[in-house]
Amino acid sequence: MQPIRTNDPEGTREAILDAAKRLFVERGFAGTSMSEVAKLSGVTKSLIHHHFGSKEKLWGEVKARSFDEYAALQKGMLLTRKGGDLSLLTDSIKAYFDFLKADPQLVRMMSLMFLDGDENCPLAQDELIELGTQRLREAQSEGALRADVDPAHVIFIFLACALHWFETKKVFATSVTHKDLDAPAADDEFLGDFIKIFFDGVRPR
Amino acid sequence: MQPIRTNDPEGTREAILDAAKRLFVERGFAGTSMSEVAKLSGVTKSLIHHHFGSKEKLWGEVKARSFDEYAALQKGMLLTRKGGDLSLLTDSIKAYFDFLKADPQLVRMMSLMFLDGDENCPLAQDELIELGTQRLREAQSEGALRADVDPAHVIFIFLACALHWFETKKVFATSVTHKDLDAPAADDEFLGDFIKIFFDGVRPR
DNA sequence: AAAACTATTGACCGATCGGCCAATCAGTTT
DNA sequence: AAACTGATTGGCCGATCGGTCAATAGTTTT
Repeated sequence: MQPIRTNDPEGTREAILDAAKRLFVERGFAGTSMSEVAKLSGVTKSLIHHHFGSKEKLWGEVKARSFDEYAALQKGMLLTRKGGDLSLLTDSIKAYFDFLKADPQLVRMMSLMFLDGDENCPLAQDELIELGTQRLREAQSEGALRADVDPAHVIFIFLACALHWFETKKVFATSVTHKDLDAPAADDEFLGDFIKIFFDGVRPR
Repeated sequence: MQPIRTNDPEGTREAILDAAKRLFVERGFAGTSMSEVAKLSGVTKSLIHHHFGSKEKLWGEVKARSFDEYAALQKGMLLTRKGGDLSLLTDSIKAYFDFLKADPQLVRMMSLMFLDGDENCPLAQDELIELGTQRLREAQSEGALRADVDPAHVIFIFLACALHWFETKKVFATSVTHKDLDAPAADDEFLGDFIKIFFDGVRPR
């Protein structure tokens, strides 16, 4: 076959990145072959090497994209204006939770980055965490948040529960909640219970 | 070289399983080759196939072992006798937390099993969770635990925070807590804050 | 219009993959 | 003592791995 010009190399790059992300997320880095990425994206292996150089670099670009996506999400949550009233955080937390629910690929990608111990992964970014701790420190001095805990730990607890829920709910929901497996209601019920416990536990005393 | 009789096939099996566990945990299933397992365990590839049949079956045995280890741990925590006083749970929680801290391999193995969506992974075991929810339901009827939340969610929140802490603390601690990276004190400080928030949030009201 | 550039292909490379097989030898059974 | 069983080895297999390279053909630059 002759080489066909798409006249849209950027579009080709995107197609490759999409296919790579899907496969990497499903099967992991080592579990994915360049041939599979090539087949799924409809181009040849050689072209992928032309655009990205190596499998590792492709993986790096895929991770960087997912990181940007996640960073925007988390930043959005932590930036929300909450004047003295901590319960205003509820909406941002719900939004964050719903976003993770709607994007399972993102959740799996986070798990993979944690396993890699990637320095670029969200929790490792000072900027992302500092953002939230500053807000919470204000809340502490305003008396809206209990002052005897480290704000970073408060953020961590929420992030851990949200991420871990979507990482494991597939396997958790089947055994514990005896409702429908695919029930989206299960998500909301967990979020509700978490908010109850979290905000009561975090209240100044 | 002539085949050397160890006269201890069980010991050989163990050596293979240990090496396999170490490599699988470090690099994942697809990222580990049989040759590497063979080299690390000091036997030949062929012998591994003789004992375990295939790479998948070896992986299965490694997972099963880790599952048993973890199940015993979680069962131990959930079984602890707590007569009406919920705070007695603190000791079991600390023990569970310390155990995870002492066994990083186990934590990574859990992450891998979650990613696999393995049906055998602990959260999926009705027995393990039912055990805890029954206890917590007793606590609810005794008025020791708030009654407006699902006991399964209470357990989940604790497990999520403990597991996620050790999954991500390597990368989390470097950016947020400006103390020593290897500080074991960071673990205790997080556990302390978590217990404060968790038990206050979970108190009957 | 000639030259340079680049997106794209198919053929090919050595290395490594998981796995198989025959041979060897120690211990056990007959 | 002969036969059998099972632990262990090294050699080998076809398939696939990530990656390279020359060729081709549109596009842009000169």
